[in-house]
Amino acid sequence: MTGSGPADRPTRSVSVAEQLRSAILAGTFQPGERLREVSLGEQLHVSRTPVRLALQALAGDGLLEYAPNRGYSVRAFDRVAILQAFEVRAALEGLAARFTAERGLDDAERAGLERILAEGDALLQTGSMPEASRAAYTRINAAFHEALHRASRNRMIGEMLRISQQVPLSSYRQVVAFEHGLVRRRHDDHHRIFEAILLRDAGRADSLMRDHVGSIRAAFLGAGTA
Amino acid sequence: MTGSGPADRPTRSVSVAEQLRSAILAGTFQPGERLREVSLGEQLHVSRTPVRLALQALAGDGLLEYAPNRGYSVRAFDRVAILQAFEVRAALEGLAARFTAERGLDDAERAGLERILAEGDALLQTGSMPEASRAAYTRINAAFHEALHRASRNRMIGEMLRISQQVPLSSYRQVVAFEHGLVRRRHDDHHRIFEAILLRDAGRADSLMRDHVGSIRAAFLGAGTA
DNA sequence: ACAGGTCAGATTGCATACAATCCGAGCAAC
DNA sequence: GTTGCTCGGATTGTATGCAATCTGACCTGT
Repeated sequence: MTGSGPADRPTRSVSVAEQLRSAILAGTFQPGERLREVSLGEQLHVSRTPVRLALQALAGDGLLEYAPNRGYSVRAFDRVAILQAFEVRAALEGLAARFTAERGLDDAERAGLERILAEGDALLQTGSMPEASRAAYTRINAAFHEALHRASRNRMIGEMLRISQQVPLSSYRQVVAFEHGLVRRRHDDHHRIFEAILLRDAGRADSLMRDHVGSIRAAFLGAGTA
Repeated sequence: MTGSGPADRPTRSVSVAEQLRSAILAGTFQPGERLREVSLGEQLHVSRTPVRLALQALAGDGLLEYAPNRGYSVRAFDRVAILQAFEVRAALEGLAARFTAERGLDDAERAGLERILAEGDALLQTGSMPEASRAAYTRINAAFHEALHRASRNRMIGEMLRISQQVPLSSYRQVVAFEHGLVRRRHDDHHRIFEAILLRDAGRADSLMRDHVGSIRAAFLGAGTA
């Protein structure tokens, strides 16, 4: 939808925004750290103009704070804010699952989800979760959720879920995600959610999805106290 | 919260963004209409630079579409998108009411909400709804909902609700809102929601709020078919 | 020592010039 | 008539210079 023609090469502003977004989510900057336009521009070899636009975009996504004449600084996400983001995400993902179940999947959506689930099955077949497979499962997990967001055919939900994931807990999440049999448990959740959607059981799809996200939240909570 | 010191006079970019936002929500532009930077700059007596930042900000709020090298255009909200926005809003407002009920109100929050409800009572006491009172009730209504969003103490919900209301249905909504006894009905909803929160009945607060928003959606739906 | 004022460097805000890209009119070839 | 090309105005993307504002160090007077 968004990226279509071969000609729309990303502009410098967009490219800078993506690089900064990754850096922020990866924890490259201190929470509250001020981002100076000239310094960023020098590092990325562009002028202040695209940097400014990128900063504005990231502030719109809630990753940065802005104060007039004082510039942009990295937003500090405390434990409470992260837990709140999980709560919101659970509600919205549940809603997306509900809408998808109510409407039903077309052939392409169904095939896409089945393929993603099969990839996960294959990855988990060995019974172990080597370091190398973590990135692969992270990708599969994201693909499953994003496919569902699209299948809900509700653009606003998609936008809001995108924002709810702009929270720098990725490092935490990954630590949590791969312990014990949690990955298998989460993958089973995906299967059950998919089945509920196939059966057009909207209430169950919603409930399963909320519980799914809730269990990730719980894992985060447990890991944080350790 | 945001505006604190007397010195942070709004910058041109922010001011332009606010003016454009109002104009878009008021329906000044055609859906899909392209917004050209120079033309807007001339109308508002600023250069392209602040206009560009404003456009970027509005695109982040979902009011505009952006394509590289092709600029910004007013996003077209069809009937379906507006109904979807109501559905998402209902879920989020319900969640905000739930969290508020779970946590409970402090004295200031309680007093603020009571004052807002009393203002609504006074306005509705006459039994009629003259044209002049419409703006006043619109303000009171917004104040009630925003106070609840703040009271939920969940920043992400607040941000998302802000976005969910950046949908140009205001004209529709107002037409719908003031017919018959609908305003009184909605004000009664507010009282019930407030009571449920005072009683710390989270499930009821959630359910009432979702139904409240749902009834506004239904009114919009009915008005649109006429 | 301390309060307050002043000034200079640093940083953001804005305007403008130039480069890159888009897009449609007009034309040429078939 | 249609297809494809070229070209030029229009529009966006980027860089840069200057103005406005902030920030902190320093100084001065009490």
